[in-house]
Amino acid sequence: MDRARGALAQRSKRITIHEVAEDAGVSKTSVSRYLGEERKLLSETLQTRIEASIARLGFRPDRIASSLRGRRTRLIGMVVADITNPYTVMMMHGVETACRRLGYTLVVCNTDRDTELERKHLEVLRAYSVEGLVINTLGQERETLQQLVEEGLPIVLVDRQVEGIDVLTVGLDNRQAIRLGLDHLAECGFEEVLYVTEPLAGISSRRERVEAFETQIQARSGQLTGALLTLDGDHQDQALISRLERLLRESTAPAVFCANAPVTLRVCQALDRLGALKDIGLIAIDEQDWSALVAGGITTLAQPTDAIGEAAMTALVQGGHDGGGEPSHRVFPATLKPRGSTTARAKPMHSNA
Amino acid sequence: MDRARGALAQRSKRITIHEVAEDAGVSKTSVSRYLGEERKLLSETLQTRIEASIARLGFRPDRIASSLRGRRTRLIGMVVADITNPYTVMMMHGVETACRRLGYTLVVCNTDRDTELERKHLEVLRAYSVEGLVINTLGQERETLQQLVEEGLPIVLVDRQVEGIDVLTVGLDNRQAIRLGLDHLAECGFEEVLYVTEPLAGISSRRERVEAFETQIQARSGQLTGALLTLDGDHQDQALISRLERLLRESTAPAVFCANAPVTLRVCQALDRLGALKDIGLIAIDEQDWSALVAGGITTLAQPTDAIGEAAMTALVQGGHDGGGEPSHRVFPATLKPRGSTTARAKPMHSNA
DNA sequence: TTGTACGCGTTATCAT
DNA sequence: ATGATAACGCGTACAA
Repeated sequence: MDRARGALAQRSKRITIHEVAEDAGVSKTSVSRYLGEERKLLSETLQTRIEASIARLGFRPDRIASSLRGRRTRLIGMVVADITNPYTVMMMHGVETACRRLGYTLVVCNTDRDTELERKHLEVLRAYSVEGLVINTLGQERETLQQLVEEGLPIVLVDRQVEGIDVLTVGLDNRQAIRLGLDHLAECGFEEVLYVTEPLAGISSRRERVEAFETQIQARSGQLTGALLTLDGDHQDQALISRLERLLRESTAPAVFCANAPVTLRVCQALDRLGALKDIGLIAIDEQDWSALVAGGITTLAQPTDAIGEAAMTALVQGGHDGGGEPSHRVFPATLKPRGSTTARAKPMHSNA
Repeated sequence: MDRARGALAQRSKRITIHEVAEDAGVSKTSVSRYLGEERKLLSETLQTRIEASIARLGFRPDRIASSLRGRRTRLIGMVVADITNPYTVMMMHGVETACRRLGYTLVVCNTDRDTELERKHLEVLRAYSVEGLVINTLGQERETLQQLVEEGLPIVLVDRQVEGIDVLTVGLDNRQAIRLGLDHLAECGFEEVLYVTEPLAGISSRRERVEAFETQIQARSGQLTGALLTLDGDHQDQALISRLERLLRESTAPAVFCANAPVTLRVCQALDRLGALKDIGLIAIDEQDWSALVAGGITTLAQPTDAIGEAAMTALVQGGHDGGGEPSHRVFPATLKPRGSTTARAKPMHSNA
């Protein structure tokens, strides 16, 4: 009967440190000290008495009150663009692990690729006084970010940086990843590479990858030719299907280079519809559960997602002021996982020509 | 220089409602009223003056302080067993959407299938005075849960219920799902069905599915024969491989029924190693990104994950006391997505025999 | 080593 | 319709 109706219950009556103090016959201060860093300042007697009272009353400190006065919330906010992306989930996992190790609680918000939602989430996290922010941004809320930075809130950007926002960044070494991929494709004897990406839309990692692709295709002009296809927002992918069809028809040793996991899925679906999953070279950034199961095994460039997530948290806590000046941009190398989609395909085609 | 070194910064100096009140020449009370539900009690004049001051000073209310006095945190805690499970992610998505609609912020904690971690997360969420809890439990922390229930904290269990804990539950209609699956397999002409599951370990949905499978295989004894395989913790799966090999050898129309997404992945990996992905019937609970791409398309029993997530939040907010008595256990039906792994396989085998 | 007293930013209560 | 003031539960100078 004492529950609120039609809405969630208020915080119920709690045991407070005041009551513990009374029960133990000590002052609030001593109880507070027992709970915090200064426990060693207390005498044995008090410690045991307090401990007993806490247990007897079932006291649990109130983090809310604690952070109001103590100004430490022990909360870290994380904003991710797309929680259905396996990269996001695995990277979150790394952040989470580091949080646990460091005694923080992680509040995760998903923007669902909606930039307006990104702004709202950032405001809410700010309102809860998170002590730091790990952001996988959509890149459109520069002003909101800038404001947060100016307030002195520690921020780390993951996978994507934003021009003009000077904060720590952690992500993949995109040039190295593309180079590794193209080297592999060349070695396997592929000749024509179609790079498929989602719209760049101010997302730095996508842009960096495309630029690296174009630059390095240039540098291999005797060996490889390249083309670019940008998928649009609606998931019709009719353009993708036609493009792949043409590639299959016109090239003697064609390959597709997928920019990330969502692209890989769409490319595979398109190839599947063409019945051509095994008729073309395929390499993709981002390892996924099912990479080994499709198209004779998809060759991938795996990101060290756990390391990236943990590095993000570490950077956040350390503040990254290693001597001052520019904030650091930490990158991690990709690892090539060769599978059938490249290794079992090119040479026969080569001998065909 | 004013930043903390070696640790995250303290909350920086904020604009408070006190300062806004001064700036606008009104009392704190009026500002607080302006911010809350009682805005309509204020005169036009005050409203515009306060609005102006808030904008000028860039004031943002402090949710921490607000919840200390107001006893409403607007926080919902969610504890999930495995964030790498696609079911979990999609269901989270539903919870999240509902939270947004209702004005709550979601704090997600992942237990990584570690029961000790589940306990710790629950304690932390309690310490932050979340107003409600959505839990995908491992089922081992009955006492912790019971304690939370007794404190009057609203709780909803998702996918799994715990014996003796009387709280709202939302999940799949497991009997219906199994029936739908077996009907389909029978229709397609399969004769022998191997049901593969992870260890039951007190997880109600797994148990319910197995029981439904066994019961319904009984009821179809002329048509189908069944067997059960429980995967163990280590991901060696040698036993699984041998079992599948034997099934392929001995049965004329064999099929595998996968209990959930993680099982499906392991079964596919095992079949892939046997080079038999297309030589056996395959049906799985849980739709995944790649369901259509593997084994000629895996037939799935899709859960309405968004609806389940939203129902969980709705139940939480409404309190679910629809007349008193037992708390409700709401179930949602699965949807059959027939694909090649069943439709393109059985009949030819049938004619073989 | 221990206790007293005040403040964190807000909302609830009571008064006007 | 508006304001003054006391809490909320805890941390922390400062005093003892």
